[in-house]
Amino acid sequence: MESVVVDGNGGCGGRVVVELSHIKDLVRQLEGHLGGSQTQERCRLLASQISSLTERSIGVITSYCSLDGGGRKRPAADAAARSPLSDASDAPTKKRRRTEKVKHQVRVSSAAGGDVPADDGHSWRKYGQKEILGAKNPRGYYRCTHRHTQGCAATKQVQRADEDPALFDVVYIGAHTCVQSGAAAAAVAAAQAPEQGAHTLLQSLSASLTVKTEGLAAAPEEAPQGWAATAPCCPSPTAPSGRCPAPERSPFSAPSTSENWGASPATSDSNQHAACFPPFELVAGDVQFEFGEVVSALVGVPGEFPDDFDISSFFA
DNA sequence: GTCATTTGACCAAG
DNA sequence: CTTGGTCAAATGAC
Repeated sequence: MESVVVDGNGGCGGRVVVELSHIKDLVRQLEGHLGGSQTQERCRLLASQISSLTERSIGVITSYCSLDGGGRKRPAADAAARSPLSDASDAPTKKRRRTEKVKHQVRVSSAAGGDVPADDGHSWRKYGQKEILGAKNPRGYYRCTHRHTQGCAATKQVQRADEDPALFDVVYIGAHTCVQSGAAAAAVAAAQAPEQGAHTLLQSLSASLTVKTEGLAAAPEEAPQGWAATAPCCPSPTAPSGRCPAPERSPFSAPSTSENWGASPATSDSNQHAACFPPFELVAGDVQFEFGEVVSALVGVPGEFPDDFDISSFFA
């Protein structure tokens, strides 16, 4: 898989990074043990996507941490953030520009060392590219593929980092309102043919996250504006458009229902598995949401969560 | 033929 | 006028 940037910032999500790396290793092991049957092929695909998502998580965390407290040194990103957002009214115009929308920015590694960022679970269609003043690399403009079919207004801007060609600055603008998620869909498909190996993986995965990410609630009081700290994106079928609250919690704060996360040991009870989501919150993007979906679907209870679990707030 | 990408032009904001 | 963001025709890939 592609490179992952991991800094040595142990005080800011470093442990999360370690654990996510562990998860990634587990997924690789799972992939290695899988055979070639059709059912297994599904799990193979799922494992691959989990791995991808995990890597993204690592990238997001390290991106956030590297920026926290250290000031922002992102010319292109600043330029994007600098752009004033106006036109808050919904008056329809032929060309709506600079619409007031939620924006959040992450830095991700390239996909397989290629020229595009790692897959984020959504399908995007490129609609423009622009040379940006002061930036070495052009910025690509993408919108959700389901813009026309489902009216999804989510867009993103992708720009290769000046200082490291292997990294991309991705600015997500607006939340997905479309009912689609590649990773989630694959997870649901896998859930329809669950496999013991997947269960085993999940158990390990859940335990790892649950236990070792505790104590990360200590987070910067104030995240850099324009970066992911407060930017919600809810690309979830279970989180309808416009329903994403604007949380003021820190990026790694535990959800209010954190007590529901940790106590579930490995058992065959799928509901208990579903309650094993990691007790940390990463607000930078939709990474964790998708990860949660994958985990939920894997254990055979797609879309089912504890009664007191508000998924939209969790991933907001 | 369909769909995604490329690319120059256009528009709004500063 | 400059710049960033979007549109839409042209082009390419499948």
